[in-house]
Amino acid sequence: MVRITEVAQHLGETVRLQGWLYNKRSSGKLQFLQLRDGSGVIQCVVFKGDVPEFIFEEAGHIGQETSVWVEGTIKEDTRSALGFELSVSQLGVISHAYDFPISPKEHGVAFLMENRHLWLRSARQVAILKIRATLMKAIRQYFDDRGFTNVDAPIFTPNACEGTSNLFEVEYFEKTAYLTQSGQLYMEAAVMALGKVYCFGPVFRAEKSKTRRHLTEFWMVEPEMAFVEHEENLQIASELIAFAVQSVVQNCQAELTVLERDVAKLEAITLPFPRITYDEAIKILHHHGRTDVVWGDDLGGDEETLVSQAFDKPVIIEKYPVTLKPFYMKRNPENPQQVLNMDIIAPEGYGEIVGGSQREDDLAVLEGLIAEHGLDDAVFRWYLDLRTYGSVPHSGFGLGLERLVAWICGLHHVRECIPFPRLMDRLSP
RNA sequence: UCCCCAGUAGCUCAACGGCAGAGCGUUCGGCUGUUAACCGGAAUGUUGUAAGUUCGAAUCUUACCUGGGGAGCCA
Repeated sequence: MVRITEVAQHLGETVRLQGWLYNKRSSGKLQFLQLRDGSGVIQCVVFKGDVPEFIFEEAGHIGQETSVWVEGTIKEDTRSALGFELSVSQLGVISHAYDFPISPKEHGVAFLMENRHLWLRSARQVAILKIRATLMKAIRQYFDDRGFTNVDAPIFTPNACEGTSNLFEVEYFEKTAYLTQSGQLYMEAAVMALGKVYCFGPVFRAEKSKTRRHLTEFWMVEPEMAFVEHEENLQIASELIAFAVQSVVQNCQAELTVLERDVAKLEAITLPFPRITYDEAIKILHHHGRTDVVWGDDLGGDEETLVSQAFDKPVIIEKYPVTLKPFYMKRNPENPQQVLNMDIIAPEGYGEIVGGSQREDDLAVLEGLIAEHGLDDAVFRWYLDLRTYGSVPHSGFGLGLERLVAWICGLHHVRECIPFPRLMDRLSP
């Protein structure tokens, strides 16, 4: 059996293809069957004079998404979108499909989401899934090639990493457990064993957010590095993004074309990335008339977009006020009002894709911060152990996969960036 | 959680107080090169649910349900 991507190597040969009927047109004694097999789409031409009567008859009665096998000769033909087509000599139905609900016409979001399991078969969704897979592979390759060890963080956790309000509670025998919202604290433990680590898996946030940038279940890659301080942390995050984007540009030309993505904008994503401090971001906002934003305010979606519009690459915003960030971030020794953190904002209004920081590594300081934030000391005992036994400077960050996919694919909403999205009001299919 | 918008044929929508409609899809027929093909015939409805106003409600009012867009929060 031959896959559709490979047909160019079989020019003039008789081959057998298997797949699903994507669309069909006919013209008297000709039937044009668009066959897809997951690797591509090819036009199969059934000419009445070339096949037995019953095959021509059957070809005229198969519905969209019927699974079929076809045998025929691969021919070069410029009238076909692929440049090749299959001249059919034999055809058989594997399983009929009647009234497939998603026709090649426009549909509303609600209907498509309700039929997500079938929507995945469309050319756009196939392209997005392939780009997502390419990004995941590139991200893993980036870390694996640089001496990182992939370590898996637990999904059940006994407590909050960043806050208590946004966690999903689950019954855990006689106790309550929570679904993880970040693997970071566990990576901080693992990094003291392995030096450079990363985890890559789903995380869960019970935020009641209804925006184009939010999912309740999303995938995050979280590297953590020992002996790495703020400056290097920032460089690695930038390098990772540039590497992942260029990997898609090189390997996913066909998919980017299906999505009608402006590839020149992606090709321009090269190092170095622009870098500003939180203080400078506030100045940029004031310069654009947003005088309502004052120092100490967090930057929301609108503010991020406004700042990022000044640049055509991802922009790094660093050194936020301590009051805006979680307890574990290390303070800037040169200015205790600031933490050594960074957010990376994607261009074209896609928002924050990376958040990270150097971690506080001093036991006494960290104990003070936990108390200051009103957190339960006992819960963080094991985390404090990491500062008790051979603490070292270390840093890390988290990168949200779906937002990266949305930006690279040029999609309006993250719900198309994951096979089966979980949203505040949607748990199925 | 708050604010705004929308639910009519399988889908996308029209009808906006007076006969329930179109395109696509489906189905039947036509065409030897179609590119979301085209041409002709046919079938398809508890107008989201419940109540109210009215001679008369898809249309106006109220509540609820479902979905969409945005805010806050975040990756």
